[in-house]
Amino acid sequence: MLVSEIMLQQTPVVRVLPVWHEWLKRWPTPAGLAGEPAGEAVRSWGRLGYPRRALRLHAAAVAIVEEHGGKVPDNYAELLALPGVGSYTAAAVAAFAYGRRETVVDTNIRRVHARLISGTALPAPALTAAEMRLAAQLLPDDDATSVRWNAAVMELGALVCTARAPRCGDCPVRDSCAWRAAGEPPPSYIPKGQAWHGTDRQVRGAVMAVLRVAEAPVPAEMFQREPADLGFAAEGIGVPLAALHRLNSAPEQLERALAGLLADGLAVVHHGGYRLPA
DNA sequence: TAGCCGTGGGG
DNA sequence: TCCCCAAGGCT
Repeated sequence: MLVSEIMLQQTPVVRVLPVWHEWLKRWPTPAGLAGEPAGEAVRSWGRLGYPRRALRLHAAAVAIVEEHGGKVPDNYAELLALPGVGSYTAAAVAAFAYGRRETVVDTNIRRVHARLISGTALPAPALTAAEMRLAAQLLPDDDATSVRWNAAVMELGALVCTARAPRCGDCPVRDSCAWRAAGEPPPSYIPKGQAWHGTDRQVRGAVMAVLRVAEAPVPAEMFQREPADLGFAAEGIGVPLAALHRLNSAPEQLERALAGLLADGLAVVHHGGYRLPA
């Protein structure tokens, strides 16, 4: 449950499933993961995105072994203290893995509440205290029902009350929807999209793709050069290296991306080259 | 707290 | 094709 929830942060379930199966097969217990280098977690993360999550999940496994006897904690406060576990993930694991009554609030639940109760097309740009109060107020009193409630509202948001094109015709509660009753008013603000092309994030992603497949430390100059000129030196990493080169990013941007990866612990320098952390 | 952090499928 | 955005967390 903990592994899946962290993988599911900002990532569609269809992309998570195969990786999640691999992880549980390879590391069926926290101790198994904690016993391997963090870089193995990052490598096995594949292309799920936000690879810092892999690093934090590994760190969480270490903390679980060292501070919780190798068993994932069963309460919100101790879960929240784990690396990479925020309010949503702590509540979700306590509720769905341990049957506890927790106020689970994710993007789906926020959107359902915004429409059904508040009558707005979208929830606020950032999670508010009012939203948490509303969710807590709506939560059924007994443990078992509250768990079902959290799962049900989340599923309603994920499958029916979707962000882009809500399927109101299939909605079991459309007759009590405040947004629908109000004539489906448009959002009061335009969500600002995240820039991608030409950003450091794009370069970081391309660099990580190289490091994931590299079997030896990659010298900094290799990131700057045309892969075709590298010959045998680019053995095995030619494809992601070519993709990085295609970005045609400025040298200072590449420097910044590499420095950022080092600062985040996603890469380390070893024998004069970059590689995944040990 | 607003900005940052990956990736790829669907509208 | 382009763009939105998906079971967030951290600083």
